[in-house]
Amino acid sequence: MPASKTARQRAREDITAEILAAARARLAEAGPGELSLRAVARDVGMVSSAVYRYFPSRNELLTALLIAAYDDLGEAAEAADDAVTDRADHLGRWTAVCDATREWSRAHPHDYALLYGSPVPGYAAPQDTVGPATRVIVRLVDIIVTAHQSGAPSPVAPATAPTGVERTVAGAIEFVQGVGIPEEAAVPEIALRTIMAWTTIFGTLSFELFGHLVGSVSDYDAYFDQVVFRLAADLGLTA
Amino acid sequence: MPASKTARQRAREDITAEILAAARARLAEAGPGELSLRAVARDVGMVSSAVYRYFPSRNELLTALLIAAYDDLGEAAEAADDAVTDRADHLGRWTAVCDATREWSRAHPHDYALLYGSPVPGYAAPQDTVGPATRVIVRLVDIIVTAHQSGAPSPVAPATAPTGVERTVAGAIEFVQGVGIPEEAAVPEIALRTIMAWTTIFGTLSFELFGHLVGSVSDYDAYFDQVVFRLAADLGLTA
DNA sequence: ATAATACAAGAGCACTGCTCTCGTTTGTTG
DNA sequence: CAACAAACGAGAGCAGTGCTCTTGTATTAT
Repeated sequence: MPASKTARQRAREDITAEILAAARARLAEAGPGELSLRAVARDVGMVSSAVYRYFPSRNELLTALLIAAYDDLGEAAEAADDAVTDRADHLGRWTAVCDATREWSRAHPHDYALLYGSPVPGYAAPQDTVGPATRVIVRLVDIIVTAHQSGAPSPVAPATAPTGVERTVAGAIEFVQGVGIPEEAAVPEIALRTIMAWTTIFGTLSFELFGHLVGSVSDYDAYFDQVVFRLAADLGLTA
Repeated sequence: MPASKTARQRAREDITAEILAAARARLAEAGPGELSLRAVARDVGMVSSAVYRYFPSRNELLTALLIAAYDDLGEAAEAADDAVTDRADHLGRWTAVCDATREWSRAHPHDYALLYGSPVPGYAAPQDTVGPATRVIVRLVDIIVTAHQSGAPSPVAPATAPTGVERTVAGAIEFVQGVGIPEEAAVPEIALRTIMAWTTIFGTLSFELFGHLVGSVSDYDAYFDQVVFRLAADLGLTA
């Protein structure tokens, strides 16, 4: 009977969530590699071996944290986009998503490091994580595609650029066509600039959060604004 | 007598280097957080406590590794730049440094993660590391400044961009002026685009090495070429 | 009611960073 | 040259880690 769960099932879900929450809290005080399963167990009032009833290993716990964090970030980005009432204001949507991404990252630096920092050694993110992981870029792609369908000018490659752009971003083109983007909208130069912009956004956040911009950038808020604006401009999005 | 070192001093330097080498080798099989001081000690035929005669803590060892890796990368980048015979070929120099950076990163992914991945928790990189850490960006800045002094067109901000660019990159402007760049060459828009390009390069490498481009980019070599070329173009560097 | 299963607890293993103590070696000074 | 101080390597030990195995109990299904 799937309608009424047994007491044990409910308890299991509750405790699983409780462990996850405790682990996420612990993550804020240490890195993924330092996440102590025993400490998490203590926080929820269990002995360490009992946690293994819920997560077969520390890596499985990390995977669950990874998915939760990706979803949290994706939700924040999507909510920010959805909050833009003028759906034709592509630059506004772009800025909203970028700003929300940065806000979330600054509010959850340890989750950010888990997602976009060094991968935990000896741990390969399983397939379950790719869905949640793509939510931000999917939304960014949607904004860009919509803008160009509405007449935004396509970026042009530098005259002397190497040939064969479409070959380098074949995966991305295939992806957007898979979600129903018409073939003529899948312009390689747009795809390339989109991936570049996406990379720059997260590169900027990594540099900011990991301290590589100390001494170069004086006002992180204003700097990010400038970057986001130029990325949009490079993509043909204007106010 | 500083000329002839005592046997103990020489031994100390040798053993210190030996420990460092062993640690670096170990780093290739685990992450910074998993670097086992005991394992390193075993590799050099010591007992763990003896290592503490040379490095007061595991973090100090990490710092030494950090500096060594930064210097290694910086040296590779500088050598690639120096190898460009036509010093007026600014795009060639730019490409050489970027390519060398990527080559080094792909050859030393664990060192790269140490430098540009998540910072090791509870560990703040000391001041000693900032010098070696800036070698790549210093060389990139040199190329860009030289190019613009030779007449490369300065990038222009989008018409509707937020004002106050110079305020966001004040640190960078101050820095280039400190190394003898004349005031008129310290154009804020150039500085901003330089930091953006720098961020994009390492953002691209992080995304590539950490697996975030899987599915989007089909040919990493060719993609990086395209990115580097566009970054140069955005900065006014042309063939 | 009985049998199967899930569970929490504890002991234990091999490992970690780090500290302390112990003799020994090396370098400096009188 | 002798005496002292500093540096050194080795070992034991502490508190912590991930994880496994066993044991007794509570819950579920038959």
